[in-house]
Amino acid sequence: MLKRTKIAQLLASEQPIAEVLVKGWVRTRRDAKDFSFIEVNDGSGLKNIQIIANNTLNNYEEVKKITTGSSLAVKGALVESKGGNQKFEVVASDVEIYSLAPDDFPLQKKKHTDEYLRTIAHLRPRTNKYGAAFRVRSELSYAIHKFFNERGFRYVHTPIITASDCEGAGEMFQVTTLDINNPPRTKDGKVDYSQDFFGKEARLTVSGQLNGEMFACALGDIYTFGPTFRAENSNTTRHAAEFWMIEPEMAFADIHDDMDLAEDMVKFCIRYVMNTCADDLALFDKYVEPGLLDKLNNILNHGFARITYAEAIDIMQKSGHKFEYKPEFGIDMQTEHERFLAEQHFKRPVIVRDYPKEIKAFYMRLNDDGRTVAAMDVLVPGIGELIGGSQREERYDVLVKRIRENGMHEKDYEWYLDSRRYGSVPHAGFGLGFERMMMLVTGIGNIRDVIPFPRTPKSVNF
RNA sequence: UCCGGCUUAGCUCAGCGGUAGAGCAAUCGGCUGUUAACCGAUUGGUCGCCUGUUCGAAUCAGGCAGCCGGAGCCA
Repeated sequence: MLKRTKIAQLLASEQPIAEVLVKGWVRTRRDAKDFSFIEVNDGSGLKNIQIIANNTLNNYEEVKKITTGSSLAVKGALVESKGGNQKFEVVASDVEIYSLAPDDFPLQKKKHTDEYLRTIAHLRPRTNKYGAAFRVRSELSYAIHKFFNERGFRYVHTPIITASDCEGAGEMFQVTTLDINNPPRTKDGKVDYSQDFFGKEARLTVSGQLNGEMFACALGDIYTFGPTFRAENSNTTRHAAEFWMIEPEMAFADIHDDMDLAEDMVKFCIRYVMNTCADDLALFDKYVEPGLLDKLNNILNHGFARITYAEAIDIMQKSGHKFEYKPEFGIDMQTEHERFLAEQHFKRPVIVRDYPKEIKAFYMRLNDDGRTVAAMDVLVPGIGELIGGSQREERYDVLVKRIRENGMHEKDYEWYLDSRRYGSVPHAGFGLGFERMMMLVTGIGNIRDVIPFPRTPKSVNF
């Protein structure tokens, strides 16, 4: 029995092969005088293989009906192509048609807009651009695991359903089995969650960090990589309701170890994808973001700039640049500020650290100055905030004080506080939006186009 | 959520008060070792939805919805 060979493997062949079996989907068919050219793609790579289907095939009349989108199995010889655009092609000895696509197949042999392709997200991976994007997504995921695994980090599966709302940040999706049209009520008329599945209110996670910290304080270095949910009504090219987040956490580490890890990880992942997805990145460089490869090489070849928040404010104040929101110590950084620093001033990734405590989360470690915390954000040209992280507050008393300052209740964080009661250690970590790294690496400008089936406000299709 | 823009054939768009157009796709035919092939013909539309102005609305006004871009929130 002849086994199927993937097209990427055939095109990488050193020499012709007498008999091969190719399976895939038809991108286009062109008739010549006594034969037909069929371009087939099986998703193994960007490039198609050209099939020569001669009129001597016993089902040639059927072959001439093959349309874009049809599926085939082709047996034949891999030979050097007489045409100029490809090294090899397959001269078919047998063409088996699995299924002919009717003439309403939505993908035409032309460029479609991203907006249109989003309406057929179930078919768009069959296009060059989206096939490339999702191959890169797969390789980039693997790069993440490879990076952490090689450094001795353990992969921890933190829960997706949770009762705590982590940093109190962001709207959350509620998880319930109650009948929302007729929920049980307590005597005072409130919904009686004691009768809900978990016996209390439950939600989808916005971050695995607090759970991750517990495991870092046991296994040492850990990371999470999984889906995360935000019910924010955010309508931007950089936000989705469901996205994937990477959250490493290191015991016995400070803010500087954290920044080193972030920079190493970003560079490792970029380098990995440039090695494994060269064809796909070349397509993005040509059609999606001209200059992409130069940009990525620039990131690899330079250290990330590292400054404090106070220095960042100072740079902006002295820049003479006109900002809509005036840079002053104490303000939360606006998109325009982040873009200025990364794109205009440094022209490479910048890590800003030591933010005023008022604008950052309660768990970030208070610096000795008493007014800033050991938080760091990695700002990247074109993307903005790629990573947000911090050294965690390991001192029990300080942490409790910060919880109270933020109007939160320490009784909700008893299990979290245990890690500071029993063998507390300095530790640090960060969160990275996986889709944002996808956007950085591919040059694709909309988060909806780097997730297979995007979930955004008013949109849960497929 | 706020601000702005868009919504006309399968796709991309033009038309901007007088009753619907182009390119591409599709279909049919021709030509051809082609490269999103080429040439010719044909098919194809309650102009997002509702209300109003007008003799007459794709075109003007109001409302609604969806999409896109920017901002906020953040990853």
